[in-house]
Amino acid sequence: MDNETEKIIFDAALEVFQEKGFATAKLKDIAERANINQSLLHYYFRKKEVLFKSVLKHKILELFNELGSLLKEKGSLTENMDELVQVYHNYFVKNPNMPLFFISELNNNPGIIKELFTQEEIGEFKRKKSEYLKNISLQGVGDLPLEQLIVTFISIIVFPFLAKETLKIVFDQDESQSMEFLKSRGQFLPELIKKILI
Amino acid sequence: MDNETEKIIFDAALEVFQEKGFATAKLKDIAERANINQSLLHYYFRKKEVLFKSVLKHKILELFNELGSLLKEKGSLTENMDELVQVYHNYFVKNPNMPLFFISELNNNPGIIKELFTQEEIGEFKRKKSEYLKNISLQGVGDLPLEQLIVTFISIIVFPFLAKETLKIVFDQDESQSMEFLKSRGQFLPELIKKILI
DNA sequence: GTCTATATAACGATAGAC
DNA sequence: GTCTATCGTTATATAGAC
Repeated sequence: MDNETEKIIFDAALEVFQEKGFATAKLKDIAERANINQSLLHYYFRKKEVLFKSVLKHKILELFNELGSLLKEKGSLTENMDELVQVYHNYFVKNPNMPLFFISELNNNPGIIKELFTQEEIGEFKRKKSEYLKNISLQGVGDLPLEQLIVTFISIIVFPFLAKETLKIVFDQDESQSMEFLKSRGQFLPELIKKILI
Repeated sequence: MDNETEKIIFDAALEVFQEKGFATAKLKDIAERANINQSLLHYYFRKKEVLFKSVLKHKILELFNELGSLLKEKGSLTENMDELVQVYHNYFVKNPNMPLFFISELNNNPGIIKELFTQEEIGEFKRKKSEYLKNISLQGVGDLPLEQLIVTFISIIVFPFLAKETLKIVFDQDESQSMEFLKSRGQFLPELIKKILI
């Protein structure tokens, strides 16, 4: 991001797209959030779609860098599960809108990953993934199927952020109570995982 | 639904809104799916918003009838957790798009519940909820916080449906492999819950 | 680079013939 | 009830002055 205005626009777009998604977010909203003229959006990013893809790609890479580096350092997932879960959880505390944004947009446009990344980048991702999986399976986790276990861990970490607004209604929480609930879940998760892995 | 055409429109709207959400779904899509003229949508439902609310309310009530009746019959949740989880899971196998539809729309419009239901209906829901909660807390589930446990159970059931498209990408699944994964999770869940509740 | 003015297209919604 | 034609609005995008 070599330009100042471009960065301001990008940051505003980051917020608005995450809050509203591609279809609901309006260029007008982004321009107002950035405090710039709407036509500047086109000067820097040409089209709404380009701006959106730029934002989405940035968020995907951010997630990978934040979490992938941890996976690389640790030899075994099962040994360091608590720490791993904490890092994930803390990331989502700081980015509460990110999970729903991510899942919704991938749902609306399943092919978008191939538009955002080259074949080499996707290949590199797959290579890393199978490397991690090999590590995990060597450790063994009892008689539970590995893929189901992985999905389970992602579920218990991510779902409360995804369903934040729904849970607020079901449990009669206001915004601060909801944030408190999500934060305190960070303490709860290690206990829970201990029970599952035994 | 007293009219034939109205029913056809409603069913088409049910599908399209669930697949795309309110903002992304177009009246054109719904009319084409229903094989009717677009202006008929207005004749029967006046506005897109009315049609959408009609669909959303129907899905919420469907979920309540399917699952609430079970909660009413059973004395204790912990005793019948396996069966309860199976009923939930099977419901979502039949309605895989429903969770993301529901959570996205509630996220986009948190006040919509108050527009769909009367104060009496909402009060009745809260009354039932605290009744169930009383039942559960009497049983006791060790030292784990109750609300966190409830959210955990919902997480491990619902998240895989929410993140269906994302998981397809991460685990390299095609559509039929994804459905197989979701179905087989029904067998996995009781084992998992046993571990958590011990 | 930034602005105003305007073109273009999509979409929701309505009017009116049948 | 169902259709065609069309309106009004909003959103994206472009042209051109500065």
